[in-house]
Amino acid sequence: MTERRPYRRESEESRREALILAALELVAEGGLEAATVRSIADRAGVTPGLIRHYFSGKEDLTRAAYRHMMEQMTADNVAVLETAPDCPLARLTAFVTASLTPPVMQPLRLAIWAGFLQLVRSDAAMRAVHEQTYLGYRDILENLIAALPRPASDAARCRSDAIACNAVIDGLWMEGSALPDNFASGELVAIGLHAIGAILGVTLAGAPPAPAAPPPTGAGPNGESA
Amino acid sequence: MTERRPYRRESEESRREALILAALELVAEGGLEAATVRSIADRAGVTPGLIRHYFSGKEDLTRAAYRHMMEQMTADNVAVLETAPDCPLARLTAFVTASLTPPVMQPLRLAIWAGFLQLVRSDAAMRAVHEQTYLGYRDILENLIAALPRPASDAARCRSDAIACNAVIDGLWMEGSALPDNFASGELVAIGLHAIGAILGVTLAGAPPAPAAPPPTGAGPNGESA
DNA sequence: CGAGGAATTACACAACCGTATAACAACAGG
DNA sequence: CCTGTTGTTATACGGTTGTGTAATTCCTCG
Repeated sequence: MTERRPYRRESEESRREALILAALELVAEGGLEAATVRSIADRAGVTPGLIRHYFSGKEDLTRAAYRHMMEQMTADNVAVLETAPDCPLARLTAFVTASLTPPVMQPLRLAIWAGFLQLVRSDAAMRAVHEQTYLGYRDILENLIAALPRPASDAARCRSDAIACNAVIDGLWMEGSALPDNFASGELVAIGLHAIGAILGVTLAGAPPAPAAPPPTGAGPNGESA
Repeated sequence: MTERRPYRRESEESRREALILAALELVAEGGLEAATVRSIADRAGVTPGLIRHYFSGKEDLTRAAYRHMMEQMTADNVAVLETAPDCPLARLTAFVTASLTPPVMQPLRLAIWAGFLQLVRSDAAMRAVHEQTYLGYRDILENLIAALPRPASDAARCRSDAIACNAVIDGLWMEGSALPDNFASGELVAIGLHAIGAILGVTLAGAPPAPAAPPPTGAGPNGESA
C-alpha cells in the first residue's frame, strides 16, 4: 500500500500562475516540446491531472502562457514611461533603451517567443493575442513619435515612422538575444538610438540612466522580481 | 496476405533532398513537432524506416534540413546582386528590396526559422551554422554600405550602420512574415528603403523593378523554382 | 465537531514517438 | 536468364504523450 502524496489547497489564481510560469520556464529551456503536461506539473509541484482542472487542455494552458509573457513583456517596457520625464525626446530615449536592455531583451525571451511563433501561425486565438500585443506596442511608439517636436508630423508619416522604428527595435532585440556575445555592452542601445534618431530626424542622447547595471540574479524567464 | 507496396530505387542524392524538403514543408506548416519521422516519410513518398538508411537519426536529418534552408535563403538574397547594375545605390536598393519581397520574405520561412531557433540555442553545431549565416549576410550588407558615395565612411561607422540596417531588414522581415495582412503590398519595401536611407544619409529610390509581382504559385517552403 | 463539496491525486488507456531488425524486391552484373 | 547486392518495406518494441475517470483528502461551513 503506497501512501498518497499530501497536498495543500490553493487559490485558482495562484495555481494558474504557477502552472503558467512553469510552462514558460520549460519552453525557455528546451523549446515547446519540453513543456509536456508531466514536466509542467512536476515543476509546478502538482500532479499532471491538475492541469486539466484549471485548463480545458494543454492547448488552453499554452495560450494562457503565451498571453502572460507577451503582456508582461509590454508591461516591462511601458513601465519606464511612468518614471520618465516630460520631455518627449527623453521619453522616447527611455522607451527605446528599455526595449534593448534586460529584462526586456533576454535570450530566454527570444526562445519563448520563437517557440510560440509556430502556434501563432496555426492558431487563430494566439494570432489575435500576437496581433494585439504587437499593435499595442507600436501604438505606444507612434504616440511617442507624434509628441516629438518635429517640423512635419503627418499622420501617415507617423505610422510609417513607427513601423520603421519598431523594426529597428525588433531587429536589434532579435540579434542581441540570439547572439549576445557578438555585441559589446550598450552597443545595441547606442546603435538603436542613433538609427531611430536618423529615421525621425531628431537627436537622441544615449546617456545611460543606469551605468552597466547587470540583470538581477535568479530571475525567471520573464525577469519578474518575485 | 497483404501485398507489399511497390517502389523504385533512387539515388542517394535525390532521396536525401526529398526527405529534407518534406521535413521543411512540415516544419513550415506545423512547427518542429509536426515533422515526425512518419509524416516526413509519408510526404516524401517512402516508409519511415528509409530515413534511418540515409540519416543516422532524426537529429541528423533535422540538422541537414536547417543547413539547407539557411544556405538557400542567403543564396536567394545574394542572387539579385549578380544581375544588379554597378551603381552602389542601385545595388543596395536591390539587395534591400530582395530581402523584403518573396521568396526571401515568406511566412513559411519565418516559421521554419523560428522552429529551428530552439535547436540553435541548444546545439553547438546548429549555432555555428546560424552565426555563420548571419555574419555572412551582414558582411555583404557592410560591403554594400562601404561602397556608397558618402562623406565620412569610417570602418567602425560602417559596422554600426550595417548592424542598424540589418536590424531594419530583420525587423520588417519578421513583422511582414508574421502579420502579412497588416501591411499593404510594397509598403514594407518603401518603409525599409526610406529608413535605411535615413540611417545612411543617402536617398534610395524605391522604384519597384517588378510592379506588384505576386509570388510564384505552387512554390515550396523555400521558394525553389523546381 | 461533523458533513458536504471541491481541489487534488492516482491510475488507466489509446495514440504516437523514434528506433531496431528482419524480410522482401528491384536493379546490376555475370 | 539467373544471382547477388542493397535499397526499401514491414513489423515490433519500449517509452512518452495528452486525456479521461474514479478515489481520496483537504478545507469550509453549519
